[in-house]
Formats: sequence, structure tokens, C-alpha cells
Amino acid sequence: MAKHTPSHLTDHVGFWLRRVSNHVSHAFIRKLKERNVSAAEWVVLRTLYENGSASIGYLGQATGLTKGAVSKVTKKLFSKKLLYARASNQDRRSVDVFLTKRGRDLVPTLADVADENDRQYFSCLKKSDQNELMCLLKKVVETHQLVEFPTN
Amino acid sequence: MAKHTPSHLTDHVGFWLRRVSNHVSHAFIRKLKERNVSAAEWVVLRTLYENGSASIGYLGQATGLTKGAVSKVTKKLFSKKLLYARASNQDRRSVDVFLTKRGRDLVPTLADVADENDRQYFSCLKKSDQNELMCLLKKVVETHQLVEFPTN
DNA sequence: AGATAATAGTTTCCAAGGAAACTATTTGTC
DNA sequence: GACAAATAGTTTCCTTGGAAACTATTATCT
Repeated sequence: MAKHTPSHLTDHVGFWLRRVSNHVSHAFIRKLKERNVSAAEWVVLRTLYENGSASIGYLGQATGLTKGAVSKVTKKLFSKKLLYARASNQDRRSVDVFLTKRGRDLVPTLADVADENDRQYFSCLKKSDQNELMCLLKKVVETHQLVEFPTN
Repeated sequence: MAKHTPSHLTDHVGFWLRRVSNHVSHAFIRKLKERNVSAAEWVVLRTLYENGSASIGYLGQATGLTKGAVSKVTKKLFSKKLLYARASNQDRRSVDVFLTKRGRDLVPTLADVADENDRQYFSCLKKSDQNELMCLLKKVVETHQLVEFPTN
């Protein structure tokens, strides 16, 4: 029985996804660095902007990070005075996290950075193709329940 | 003048890309772990399978990793006896890296793992949509010269 | 109520990988 | 040929983030 050639790297959607995602993310990270913010921090800030407040667990859902990671990210954001925390009084294990004024004021600026980055990488695609791309990705997310989307 | 709502996380292609890419990659990594191989190692092994041998720099191009990272990855692969190295004799700065028999024999198995992972995540899309997705991603890669593709 | 299980966060440990400094060669310039 | 610049790899330092152990609180079971 004939032995088949093993599949190429380039045969896999995941390969291309990782390639593009890594580049786009790294570029985004470099841009955010000028504002002294990480990508995970941006996601947390934007989520809170929408929601007013959230628990660590909720932010984990929203960001796709583990609770351990979120715990560390929020810690940094506390030290930068972009967030503050308050123990929930229904459940004393739980922590509610809020944007400070500074944190809230920063979000629109960061959103511009995100817009800019997306434009830089994806404006080479027609608007309809950009939508197509997002739809396909969303479909994968939904099919596999990759996240519980809280806001949005 | 009215202040606009800052764009949502979900407005950005990059956001969805990172979401899906992270999940797919992590799943792949977990599967590879059973074979005691990392994702970067897989990429290196598959590239060498195609090319016979390659320099560290070349592997950097092929994998999208920095030369420092490749240096570390190959070091691990040496210790696992999946690769061996030989100083180039044209240029004594340069190192040529080769698959061992064990390394070569491992590639088809790993390719199956990659196939399996891709199927798991993307078989929810019609074949034509999978192609569409890959084409869009390739277009972004080409437009931005995200890699010099050596093989393939 | 008391014991056990589940849950929210935190912390610790570890691996991955970028950036940049460093070493060893090679190439280019004079 | 001698010295400067470029290049190939390696190593060091640092940040990110997952996994899992751990703490504190709450829920469940009997």
C-alpha cells in the first residue's frame, strides 16, 4: 500500500490563521505599548467600558483568558490606576472590578489604535471580504462555543 | 461635536482572528503534547522534511520565529534526537540542520495530528468556505509580505 | 449543625518566544 | 592586508499566559 505524502503546513487553515493572527497581534501590541497597555489589558478595559463592572470570572469569559491570567492583568491595571476593585457583598469570594475615570477616558484612544491596526492589515481586502472573513470566524466561534459572549 | 462610541472589540477582524487562532493553536498544542512535540517544533520538522536541510535563518523565515527562538527550538530537537546539525563548510558561521531517521519517521504522524485538528475546527465550514477563508488569509499574508515562503 | 463539595480568586511554577546584547565569521573598503 | 560593517547563531533577560495548587467563602447533603 502506498505511503502518502504527509500534508503540508500550508494545507491547514490553522497555519494561516496563526500566521496572520500573530502578525496582527504583535503589531497591535507594539502600538499599544506606546500607551503603556497590553492587548489583554485593552480587552479588559473595553469590556468594562461596556459593562460598568464585572467579576474576574466574567472577564475571563469575555477575554478568553484563564482566571489566573485575568487576576494578573487586573492587578496591573490597578497599579496603573485604570481600574479599582470592590468586594462583592452578596458573595465575599467575588470581586467586582470597575473602571476609574482615567481608565474610562483611555478607552476611546485605545479604540482608535485598534481601528488603526485593523485598517492597516485588512484594508487590503474589500469591505465585503472583510465581512466574509469575520463571518467565517464567527461561525467557527459559535460552532465550538469558543466563548460565552457576555456583552455585544 | 458629538463624541462617538468607541469601537467594540467585536468590530475588529483581528479580535476574531486572535480568538479562533488561540483556540485552534492551543488544541493543537495539547494534541502534540502527547507526542512530546511543540507547535514550533512541528513547523520546523515539517519544513525540513520538505527541504532536506536548512539553516537556522531559513527556518526563521519559514516558521515566522526569530532566529533566537529557532535556535532554542532546534536545540530541543537535537536533544530529542529528531535533528542533527552540521556546520556549513562554505560559511562557518552557518549551521545546516537535518532530520534524523527518527525525525523523518515522526513527520507523517504529526501531519495526521495537524489534519485532525484542522478538521475538528473547520469542518463546520463548507469546503468552499474553508478555501475562501484560506484565500483571504493568504491575501493578507501576501499583501503585507508577512513571510518569505521558502518551500511550497 | 457539621462535613463535604463546589466556586472565586490568587499565587506559584513553568514553557514559549521576542528583543537585544554578544560571539564568531565573512564581506567590503581603503 | 587591516579595519569597519554586515551576517549567522547563541545567550540572556523579560513578559505573557496556561496549569495546577492553594485559600477563603458559599452551597449541598445527611
